[in-house]
Amino acid sequence: MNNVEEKRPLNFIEQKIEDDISSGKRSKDIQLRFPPEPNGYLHIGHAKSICLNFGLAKKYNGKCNLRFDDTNPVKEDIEYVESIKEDIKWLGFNWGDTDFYASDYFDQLYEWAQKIVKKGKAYVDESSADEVAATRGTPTVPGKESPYRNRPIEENLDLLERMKNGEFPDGSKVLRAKIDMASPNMHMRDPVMYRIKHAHHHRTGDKWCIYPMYDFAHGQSDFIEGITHSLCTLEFEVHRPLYDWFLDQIIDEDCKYKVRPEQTEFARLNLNYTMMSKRLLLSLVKDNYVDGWDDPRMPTISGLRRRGYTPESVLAFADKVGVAKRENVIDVGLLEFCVREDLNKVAQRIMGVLDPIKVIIDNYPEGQTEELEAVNNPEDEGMGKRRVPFSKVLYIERDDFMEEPPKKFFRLAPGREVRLRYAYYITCKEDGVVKDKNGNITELHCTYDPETKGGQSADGRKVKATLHWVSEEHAVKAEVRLYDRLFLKEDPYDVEEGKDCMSNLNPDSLTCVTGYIEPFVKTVKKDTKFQFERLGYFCIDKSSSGDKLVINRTVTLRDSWAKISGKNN
RNA sequence: UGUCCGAUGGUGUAAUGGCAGCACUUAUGAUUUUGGUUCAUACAGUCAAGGUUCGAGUCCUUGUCGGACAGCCA
Repeated sequence: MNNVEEKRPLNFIEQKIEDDISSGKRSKDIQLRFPPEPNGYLHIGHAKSICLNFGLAKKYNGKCNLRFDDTNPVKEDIEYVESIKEDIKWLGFNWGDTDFYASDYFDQLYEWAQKIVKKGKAYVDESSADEVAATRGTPTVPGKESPYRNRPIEENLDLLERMKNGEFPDGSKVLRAKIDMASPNMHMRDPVMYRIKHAHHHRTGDKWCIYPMYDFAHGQSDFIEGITHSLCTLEFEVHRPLYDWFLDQIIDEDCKYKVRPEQTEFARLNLNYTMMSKRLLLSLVKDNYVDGWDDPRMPTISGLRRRGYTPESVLAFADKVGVAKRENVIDVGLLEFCVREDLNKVAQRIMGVLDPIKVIIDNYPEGQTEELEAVNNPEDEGMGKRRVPFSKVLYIERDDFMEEPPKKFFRLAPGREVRLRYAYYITCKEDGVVKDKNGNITELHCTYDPETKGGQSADGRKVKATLHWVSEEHAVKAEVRLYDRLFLKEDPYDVEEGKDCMSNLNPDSLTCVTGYIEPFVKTVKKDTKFQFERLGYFCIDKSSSGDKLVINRTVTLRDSWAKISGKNN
């Protein structure tokens, strides 16, 4: 059980599993499940749950099922099923040979419903939804019993059958459990088990027109699949007595399923500045605020993937946030740390200039080109080297030059010598700044020292800065999409209630610029992660094709100059 | 004026009655052909009051604060 490499202390769920095994309550065959409803794309919050469930299965040599909780056909779609599978695979988990679906259990569920009716523990209620709501009471006021509550069993059975057969319109009747209308727990006040929905289901088609509610489907689905530990988020805590009540009703000696599941709750993931509700994400997509579910600004797994996050970084994040029962709001900075940490190890270094200023090396021969050697990753020699073309006219980043540099600015300025990475030392001429009629700098005239080829001087003199650059003639143009750190202007957890989230979108969340990139970018594989030195981590967007190159910025580098100079981003 | 759950640095998470630790963030310094990385150092915490105990973050009592629950959603 204890792997030596695992230094992290046990979380409370791991602790529980180990206790359950050592006390003999459970065998060593641990069975978990990840149970998404296919009504939207998975997001980073689901990633936590996926890592938890599949991670636990891996750690304890158990299994983890993928089960679609598809009990509400009007919200669900096959598109979501497919995307969910793809996202889980991308994270590196597999659920064996079978996909499970709550809808596969509809027959069994119906049989159990009949059984509960026969025990006199459920009844068909003909009250309207409004009447049911009105008689349920409030958390502090007991509810009132329905006039249909004491209907004879035979009549209930008949009505239930006719509900199933489609004799009644939507909303006209429900099957309710007969528990306790005065229970302090609202969920025990005769909860609805089945409702009538004449709707097409993405898997069962038109076979059913009554569909089980979550509470009547989830625990039983766990039971059917032999789930030992059923993990869910905190808001289901108050459902647990009901979860257990339904199991109590259906479990007896004749029951062919033997393993009784147990629900354990943990706190969901919240990220500041990030909206995580499926409802809101769906409206961003439907109302075209974003490109789709995989828009790189979305906190969806597919969005993170398209933005250039690696599965390893998401896994590391899920591990670092931990698992506990208290509400939490994680700083997005932690997620960014995780992605930088991984990308720093694996990203291909490339030079690129996003806001160019032209540099002319006056003493470099016209028409001459030479290829200089550059390392692909200073942290990993195994990633090899490449050659970068150099010529008389170059681009450097506009930020890398200041006509009147403040004290702590180390980069290029009139009369100052700096290094062009892998190339030469250059010095900006005192009178080398060329401006247009508006006063904007258009060109810098510089000289280079031929003795410094490769970036080292023979006489050992030092420069305080190294600049990245591209050769104008050789550079590849690309559309570069700069995603701001924040998709939202304000932290939704700080925003007062009722505030419209759509008006909270950060107007600078996406900026498109034309970048100039060294030609090596043309030769890399499409899913390569790379780093434009000093500018951040990038990846090639899926919309690139032919000569059109579109590049997403995954995340910026930590930028200590920005702090010194007070600049953002 | 209900039931359930929770409370440890700015954030997240450990400490199973026995030295309050780790990570992120922040700050400072060293190294550096990326103002990146790496390394070092520093700042900073047990919600409150009482009780049990040789000893309490941990157990008990009371209080305070926060969250969940009133869908024929999951």
